[in-house]
Amino acid sequence: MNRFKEHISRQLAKATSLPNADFMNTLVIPPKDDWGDYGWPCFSLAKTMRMAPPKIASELSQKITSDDYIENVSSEGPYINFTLRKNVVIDDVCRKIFAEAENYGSSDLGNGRRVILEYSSPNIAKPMSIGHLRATILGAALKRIYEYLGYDVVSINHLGDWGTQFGKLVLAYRKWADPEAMKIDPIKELFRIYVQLHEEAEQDKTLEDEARTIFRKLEQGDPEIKKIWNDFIDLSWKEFDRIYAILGVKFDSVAGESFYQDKIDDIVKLLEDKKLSTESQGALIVPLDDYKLEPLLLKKKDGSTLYATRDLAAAVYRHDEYDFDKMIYVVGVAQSLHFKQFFKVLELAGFDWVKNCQHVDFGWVKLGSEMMSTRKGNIVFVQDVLDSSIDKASRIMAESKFELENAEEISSQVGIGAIIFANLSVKRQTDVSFDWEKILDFNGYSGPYLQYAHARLCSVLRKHKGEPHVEADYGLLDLPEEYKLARMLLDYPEKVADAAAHNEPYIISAYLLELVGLFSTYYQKYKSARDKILSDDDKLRAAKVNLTYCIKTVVGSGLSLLGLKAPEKM
RNA sequence: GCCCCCGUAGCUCAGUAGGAUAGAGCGUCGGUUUCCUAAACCGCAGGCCACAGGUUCGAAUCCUGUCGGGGGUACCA
Repeated sequence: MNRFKEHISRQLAKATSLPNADFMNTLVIPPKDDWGDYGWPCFSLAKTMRMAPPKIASELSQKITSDDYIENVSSEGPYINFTLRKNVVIDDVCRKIFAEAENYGSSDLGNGRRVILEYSSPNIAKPMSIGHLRATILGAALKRIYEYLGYDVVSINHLGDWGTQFGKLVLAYRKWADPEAMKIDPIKELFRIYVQLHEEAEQDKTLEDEARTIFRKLEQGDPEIKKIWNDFIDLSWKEFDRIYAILGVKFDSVAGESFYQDKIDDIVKLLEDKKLSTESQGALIVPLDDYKLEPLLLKKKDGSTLYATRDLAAAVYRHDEYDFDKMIYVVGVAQSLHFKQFFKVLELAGFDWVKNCQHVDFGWVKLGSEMMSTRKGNIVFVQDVLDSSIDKASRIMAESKFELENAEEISSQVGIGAIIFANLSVKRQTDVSFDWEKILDFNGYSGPYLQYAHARLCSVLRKHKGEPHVEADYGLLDLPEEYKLARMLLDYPEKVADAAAHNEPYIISAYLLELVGLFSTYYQKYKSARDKILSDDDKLRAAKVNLTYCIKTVVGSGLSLLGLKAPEKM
């Protein structure tokens, strides 16, 4: 992937006479820049060579000579360090980026293999929570990353549109819904009565039974209940459509839980035939004691289904329908046990493709130190978050010295960018506290920081006038930051692949922050007529402009993978 | 009770298929705009990587235990 690393690995293989050893993945980055670009620790050879690591490093460094790529080989204690020819690296990476432009970093790694990505999956008749927002942003980023790597991605929104919660909602709706409030803001009114139901159910346990009865009737097709349910779905879509449009998220399929209703019997029967299910306390379960797991519940004692049943039916259906190579569920960490149980049952049922299914979990979004809970009513509304952020961006923009004709569009891009980036800048398993001040802080390492740097890159290129052309004397670029920037650009394809391998878009986020931070330093450090990017030396200027163009290209590519717009002015 | 995750700077987080001196941002303090966008940049300060053992050439990273926090654990999703 990185021809310089490949080259060094080959040299090491030759020098050690170990053609099959994996040097590629054991190369490290020396802690000091002037020690070299890559280093290799020699400890692993100490036993077989019966020699002290520093001695090995020293001998190997003399065996490997400089060549077209390698400028110098040295040893530093037990490490053998390689310094690359700087002009070759810069020349190489710039030409590659010019050739591939906005496709730099993409590949055919996936080779058309099909990946199913399930994400977002909000609940009908409830306001979309920040947790669902995180799932949506994360899933959408993964979809773009996998596609960039040549996978055939099918994104599925597994809508929470079925289950006992609808019994509760219909019950609460009949009891307390205010028709006026339902006209003004139906989702908030439904949310209000849903919370009320949970509060009253604490005192009055019969409410839960009533709710279960209503859901059972819904499952049996009661027309009146079904109509209310359908109305709820329509109301919800008005909100979802708006949010998805703002975020630029689309799905290939929106088969919700209810979609699998007529496919449940088959899977239940299959599990019965395979003698996997059994009756217990009136419910139908699959015992998993042998695997140290809690049993998976297929049916409640009243015969109605549970989400695990629907997940089983969904998985089988999707395999038949899409013949996937891999299926990824982007769902919160709270459901880890559920996925373990449900994957285990698929395995026991003989579906060996379950080994290609993966729960890609993510941490909680907490409100202060509290868990957000729709039932308890302590949640933050996605719409409010997006609106506040856009508003903040437009206030900052109003103070800008730039007069932008499309200021509204840009503040929207920046405000939304801040929210998206806040969700993608930490490892997905990390819990995050929702903090208004932080999420609306556009200073420091944030989405707007990246977008701002991109705008500045564009601004320089605009002032240069004339299109950058690949031919330039890159050897003229002799500032240390210029070489470091080129080195970082070289790493981009590897970072994209890593992000997919770990299902961690933050790998790209962290990379972009580092790249852009380095550029900002470079940009502000060199201001003299000769050293600045738009240098008064034409030849030097051509090379600097080209490097700038390459950085802009990579930043633009990374931002679009994450789902942020990259405005050219802001 | 059992299972899973987490504990790194005042705060929020990186660094964990073991590698050379543990890094950012925010916050504090102090600098930088007749100069390619100051939503920026530079500098100062800030650490017993929860604690105790172990594994080995080497541990923030792997193992065991303790303490602390969170989540899950049969008719919610």
